Amino acid sequence: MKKGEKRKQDLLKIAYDMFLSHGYENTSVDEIIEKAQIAKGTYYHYFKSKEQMLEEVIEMMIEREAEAAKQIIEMDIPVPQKIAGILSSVKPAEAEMPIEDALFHPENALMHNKVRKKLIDVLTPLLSEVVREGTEKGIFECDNIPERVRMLLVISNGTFNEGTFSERDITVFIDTAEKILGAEKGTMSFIYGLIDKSDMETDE
Amino acid sequence: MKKGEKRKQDLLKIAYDMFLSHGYENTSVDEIIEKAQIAKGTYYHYFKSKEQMLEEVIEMMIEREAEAAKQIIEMDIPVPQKIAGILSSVKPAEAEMPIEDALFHPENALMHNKVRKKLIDVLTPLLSEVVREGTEKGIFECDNIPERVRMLLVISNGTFNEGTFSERDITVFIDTAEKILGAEKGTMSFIYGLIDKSDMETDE
Amino acid sequence: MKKGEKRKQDLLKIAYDMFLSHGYENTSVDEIIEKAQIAKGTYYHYFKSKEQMLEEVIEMMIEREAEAAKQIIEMDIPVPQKIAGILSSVKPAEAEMPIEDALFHPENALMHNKVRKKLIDVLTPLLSEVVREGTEKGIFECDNIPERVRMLLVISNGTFNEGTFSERDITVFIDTAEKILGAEKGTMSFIYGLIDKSDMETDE
Amino acid sequence: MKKGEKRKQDLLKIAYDMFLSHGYENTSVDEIIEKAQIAKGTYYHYFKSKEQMLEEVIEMMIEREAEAAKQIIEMDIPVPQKIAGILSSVKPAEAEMPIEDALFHPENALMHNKVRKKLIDVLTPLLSEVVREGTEKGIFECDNIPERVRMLLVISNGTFNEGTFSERDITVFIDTAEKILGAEKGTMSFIYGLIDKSDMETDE
DNA sequence: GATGAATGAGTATTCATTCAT
DNA sequence: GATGAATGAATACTCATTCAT
Repeated sequence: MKKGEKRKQDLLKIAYDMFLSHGYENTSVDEIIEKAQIAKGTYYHYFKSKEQMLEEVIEMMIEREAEAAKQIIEMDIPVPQKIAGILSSVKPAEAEMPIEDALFHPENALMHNKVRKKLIDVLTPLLSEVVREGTEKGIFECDNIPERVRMLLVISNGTFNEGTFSERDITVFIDTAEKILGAEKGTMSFIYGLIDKSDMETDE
Repeated sequence: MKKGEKRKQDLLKIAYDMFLSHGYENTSVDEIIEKAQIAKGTYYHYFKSKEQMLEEVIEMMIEREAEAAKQIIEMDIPVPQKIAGILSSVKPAEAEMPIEDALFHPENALMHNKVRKKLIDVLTPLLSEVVREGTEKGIFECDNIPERVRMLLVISNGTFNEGTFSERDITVFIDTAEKILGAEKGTMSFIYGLIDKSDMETDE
Repeated sequence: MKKGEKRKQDLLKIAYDMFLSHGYENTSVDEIIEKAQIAKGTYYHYFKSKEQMLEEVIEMMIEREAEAAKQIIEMDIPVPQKIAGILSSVKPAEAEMPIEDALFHPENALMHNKVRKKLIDVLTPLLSEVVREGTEKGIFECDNIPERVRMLLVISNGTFNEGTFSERDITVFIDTAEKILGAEKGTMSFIYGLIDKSDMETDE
Repeated sequence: MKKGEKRKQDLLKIAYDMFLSHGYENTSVDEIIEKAQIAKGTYYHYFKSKEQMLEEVIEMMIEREAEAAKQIIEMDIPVPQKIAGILSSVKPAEAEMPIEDALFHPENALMHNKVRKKLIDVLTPLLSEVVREGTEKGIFECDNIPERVRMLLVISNGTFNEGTFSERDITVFIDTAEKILGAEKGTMSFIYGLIDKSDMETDE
């Protein structure tokens, strides 16, 4: 890695944190270079514009998520577990929560949207492969796999990533997932234990 | 309606158009008052801030959509038709497309997100009522109706409102909808004819 | 005159001085507002852009010059004197010299050029009228008056407004002017006394 | 010519083109080195500053023009033809027009002015020599030759180099030229055929 | 109710130049 | 000779908001 490349990565990491915690629009180039302790010119030496930097930051995030998904796929675990693992990677991992939480603040709408869309695009083929594996093993029975997978990702994202959700949401999600993939009832129920319930509403 | 109230409504309508066509962030107060032919002071006489105006604009949009949904509910048509009608109101009606199209440009992310979320919140109870009616008539068979309904809205929005979709997406959507609500196969297949296929990819 | 109009005139006057003494490109908006003791926003309340302000400043200069020329035309003096008077208004009046001098620094090229061109365009018809008066009185004898007048203005400007000139330049200019207009030798020789010789090189 | 010298000439040529087509002020060092495929440091190895480079570019242009003038002088053609040839070299040759055209855009004011002034300074003695040759042959009859010559150059430049001109402008120019140099009527009328009339307005 | 002059902190971006390697 | 990372002052312009009239 060249000298300049290293610094660029550092800059991306700094911006990544700042974009997440304050939103892209609310993070000024001045603030970034101040935190990075570099000159204005240095910033523009590495990035053509602030927007181009955003693209690179997003790419970086997507790559991370995709990488995690690929690792799950290669693990020696039952197919349903793989699916659950990847589905939960659409939503921020528990560990990262504090920072990623910012992704749902309205000020992050732009970045949030871009990431969500791209992430679904990237994960769909990976997850489809897993589902196909499942159909071969007789665990699932369905056609139009990529469309079904995309739908699962959309549901997972739309249900668990936007504000709060209830225990019933999980139950319904599991039921729906099984039906969408043509699995036997109960196949995916273990998912219940995986959901980060810190965001969950308690029934009143 | 008082004279002042009338003017406020006009302002909201103007802002609504501008927010949609250029995005909230890219529409300045200056541009709004220029189009409305009023003075700066007048604007701030009616709205505490630009953000407050956004809230009112969004409220206005939601009310419209909710109103449309209520009318559908009261129509004398089969339950599945009602559901399809409301589901398709999550997505812009064909007629409005040109203007609402702007809703999916990244620059509208903020407004788009706010509207989407609120709309789902507003439509969920309305649609739930319809579904319950369906269960009583034996058309559907399911529990946790509000959660299931919300999931349908999330899917509909996530599938048909974000860029392009294919014929298979519709097929899978119909299949999933039937399963989520516990309907017999074919119950909802008429939906296929309702989808605005101008956004649809053709299979190659 | 409205309140705002007065302030705009003040701003133009301030900018006029600064553009002349430091050049348009070298005068920043910051410097202008600092000198005018107004806020950034106030500046842009009156002028759409810095360039638009330049246009207005130039217009202001042109109007001044044209006004002076018109006054000369209406004076009750011999025609040749009128011509000499207007010709010398292409070049800065002696009194204004210290400030206008800046017009010939390279940094003022842009403004200088714009002013020169427009001034010639504005003065040509005025001066043409005077020359026509002269032909009627038998002082001049020539056709294509506007073209000849423009040529005189071009010469006057090109000779006396760009750096230094010698006594001989004046002599030749007078001779040429007489010939261009078809005047008798000596008709215009009084011009010699009008030229501001502070810019004149001494013969060595 | 050393290797380094060659590269410098290439750089000058690239800059020359860029300055002409976009203006000196609007051409950044970054753009120059990008086009020249060299590094920042290399640029500053050859030129102390951007301004110094401009001087060298201008010098280059002047030398070209002067060289052309000298060749005309040494040609075996009548004196009036020589004069016409040199006069027309103050203005861009037809062939070069497309590129030099940029010289009259306001953004090029600085460079335009510098070139014009220097060119007149350089051509004055050359043309004066030719005129003196003419007086010896009895074609012209005048004193103060350098001043008269300079005036001709000023007129030629001011009339034909700044935007458009009409047929009458040419007629008047020829008449004036003859009178300035003390030539017989008709001596210079052949000039009419030399003017690039693509810039000429048509009489209506 | 209505006006519009005034504010000033904030923004992204440019660019000629330096210098250690 | 040649590189390109680093600099940082400078720039024009935006915009939501206030307030005296």
